[in-house]
Amino acid sequence: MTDSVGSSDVRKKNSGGDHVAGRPTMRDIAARAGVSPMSVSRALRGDPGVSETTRAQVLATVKTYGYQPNEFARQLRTGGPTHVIALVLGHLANPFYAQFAVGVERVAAEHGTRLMIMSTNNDLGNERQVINDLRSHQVDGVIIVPATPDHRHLTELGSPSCPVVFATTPPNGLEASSVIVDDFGGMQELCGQLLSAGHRRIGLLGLNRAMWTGSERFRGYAAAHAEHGIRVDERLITEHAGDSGWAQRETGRLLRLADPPSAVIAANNLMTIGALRAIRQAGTTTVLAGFDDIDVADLFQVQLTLVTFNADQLGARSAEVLFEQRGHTAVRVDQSGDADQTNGPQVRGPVRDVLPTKLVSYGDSPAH
Amino acid sequence: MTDSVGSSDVRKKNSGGDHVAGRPTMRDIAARAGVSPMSVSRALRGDPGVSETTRAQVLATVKTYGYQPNEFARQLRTGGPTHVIALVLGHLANPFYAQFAVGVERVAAEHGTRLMIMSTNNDLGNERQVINDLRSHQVDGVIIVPATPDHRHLTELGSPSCPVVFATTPPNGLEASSVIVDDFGGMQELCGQLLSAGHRRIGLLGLNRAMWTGSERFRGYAAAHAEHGIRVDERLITEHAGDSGWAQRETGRLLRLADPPSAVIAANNLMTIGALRAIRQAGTTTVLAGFDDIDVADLFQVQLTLVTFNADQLGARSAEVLFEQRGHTAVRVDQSGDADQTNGPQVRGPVRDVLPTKLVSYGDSPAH
DNA sequence: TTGAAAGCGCTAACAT
DNA sequence: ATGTTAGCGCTTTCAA
Repeated sequence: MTDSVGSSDVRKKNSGGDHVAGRPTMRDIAARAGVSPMSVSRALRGDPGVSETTRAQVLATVKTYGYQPNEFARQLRTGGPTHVIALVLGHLANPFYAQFAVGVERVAAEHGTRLMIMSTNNDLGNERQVINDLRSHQVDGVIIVPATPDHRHLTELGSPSCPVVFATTPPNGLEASSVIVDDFGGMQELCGQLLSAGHRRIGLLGLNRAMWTGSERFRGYAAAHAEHGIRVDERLITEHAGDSGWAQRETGRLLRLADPPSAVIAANNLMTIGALRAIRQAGTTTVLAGFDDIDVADLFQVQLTLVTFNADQLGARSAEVLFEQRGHTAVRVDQSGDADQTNGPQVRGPVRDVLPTKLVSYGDSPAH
Repeated sequence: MTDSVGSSDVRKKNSGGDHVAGRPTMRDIAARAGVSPMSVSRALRGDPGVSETTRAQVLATVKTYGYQPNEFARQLRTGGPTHVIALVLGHLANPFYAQFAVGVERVAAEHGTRLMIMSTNNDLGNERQVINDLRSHQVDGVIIVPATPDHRHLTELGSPSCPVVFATTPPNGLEASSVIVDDFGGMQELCGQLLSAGHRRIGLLGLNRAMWTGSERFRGYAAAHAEHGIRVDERLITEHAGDSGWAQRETGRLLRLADPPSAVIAANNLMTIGALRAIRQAGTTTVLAGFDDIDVADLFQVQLTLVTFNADQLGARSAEVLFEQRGHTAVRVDQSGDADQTNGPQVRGPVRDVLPTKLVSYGDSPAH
């Protein structure tokens, strides 16, 4: 007499109970507690329509068998949220993304929501596939750090029941909220500081300019030069996807120029690392600066100025915006049944947040 | 004449179509394609029982409306997998965990499965809650990096339909597969190298010894001392959760002892960072060594030996083991209907993999 | 080759 | 306060 729950020996259509025990269902609990499934449902959801006696009885049974309601069956019936959101990003191994994800997850948890993380390895094909997959999984929303400037495949998201928030890059060709960083201002300030310190030839290890961050950070570099009335030598400017190996090679090349730069700016954290390796290898006194914080930069024992911003906060804010969107665009149809275009819930346009950056200097002294 | 799909104006019980468009359902597609939902279902799953004509017609309609089947409705009906697994870990911001997660996600993707990441912040209470949540979300399996040695709350997982794999720490008090690192051997080798180099007083910034990794790494430290016939000075041994701030303070304290250690071993990556800061601050020539790789260690400009292992591979292997478990413990009842205990699929015991470690020396020279 | 019926686990709407 | 019925989106089974 195995008294295990989950075998649903409670009159089930398919033959009598020789299958392996799956998870217990609400009916199992109901049978064990001697009540109807509805009472179990009500008790679990805190519905007032159950007597204290019944509720206690049900909860005890639930505890005994370690029953957990099937969130998706519930969602299917109610049309409510699944309490899962998705985060689509390039590569979790980059400390910036990891920190970003931490912020997202914390806010999600505050909203009783879990996080599905999907890496694209910055490949558009992967991103497309991931997006499709996402929709099958009924997520409540998506936070995306786009891999490319092509966002056409993202138009299928963004329904009121599944809003999208763009992080680090604004949407291109569609309406959606975004939380980005002051890429332009940060780079302008950094580059301006180097120019003020007397540097006249500043190498730029840039990100692909087809991408928002790449183009903005380049604009900042160019604007600073313009302010100082200095013409940019195109040969000092390079662009790439942004990995450290490439940055190291490219920096090496710059340093071997007949007229090498006296300073180099790397447009992201990984490239800063690569550039530092190259400079060490070359043994030059080239001044290094970069975009993105590096939390062990103080240990590099080198003069290094970084444009920093709070990646955790960027993630947290993105998640907050996502939940705000869900809240405000909630489907609501008034009694009369006609689609009111005037007095409905405030149609809030997409949010477009910009986080400030801060220059931080590590090492012997600030770069001036 | 809005010809939008998703409003299910296809004879639906609740009044005729004034609700906002949700996602299109299979019935919507069926209606648009002029076939029954079953034909859509068959066409989408590649079931042979549909004519080419019908299939083409259906797939075209599906494409037109960007329809994606509801994975969870499917799962509910078939009892099949949800194609989502969960990864429960301490804190994604630690590069080790991030790299680990990357490995897990890659293998999961190879199995058409997505990853839900849940951070516990190394808190048992959080871990418990996360585990419960997990079960509601019908994940196909769980990879867990336990926050504490208390695994009692994990017994509810581990059914054949939702196996668990323990990573970095073997299960305590339950049967489950695990993929861990040779903590003992790695630390023994590292410590032995320092002892061979002549160090007689080696500080240990240890992890909490109640935890597997903490205790194993300590054992390695002790074993190396025993091998060299050197008695350990207990005052050089400390233990903690393993953050860099604490390690920095504690290292500072060790260095200020009347008889300070000539070398310090940090039991994880974050503590290595903290210890280095303290040594730099103190200006001593204390030799530093640590457990876990640090990918920018070459930039620290210090003699540093690390016990390394491939975190990505650790994650990948954990995921592989998870999928193996699912495969082999798949519910299978033969035609005759009797539970065969002898000729069924091989009842594979839990896997218990141990990944090797490798000593890597950064900086001027190896520590000997 | 196609469709109709039933039901996965759950809950809204209606009984009682 | 409790139970019954029906159906969320899908697929298995069975009938045509």
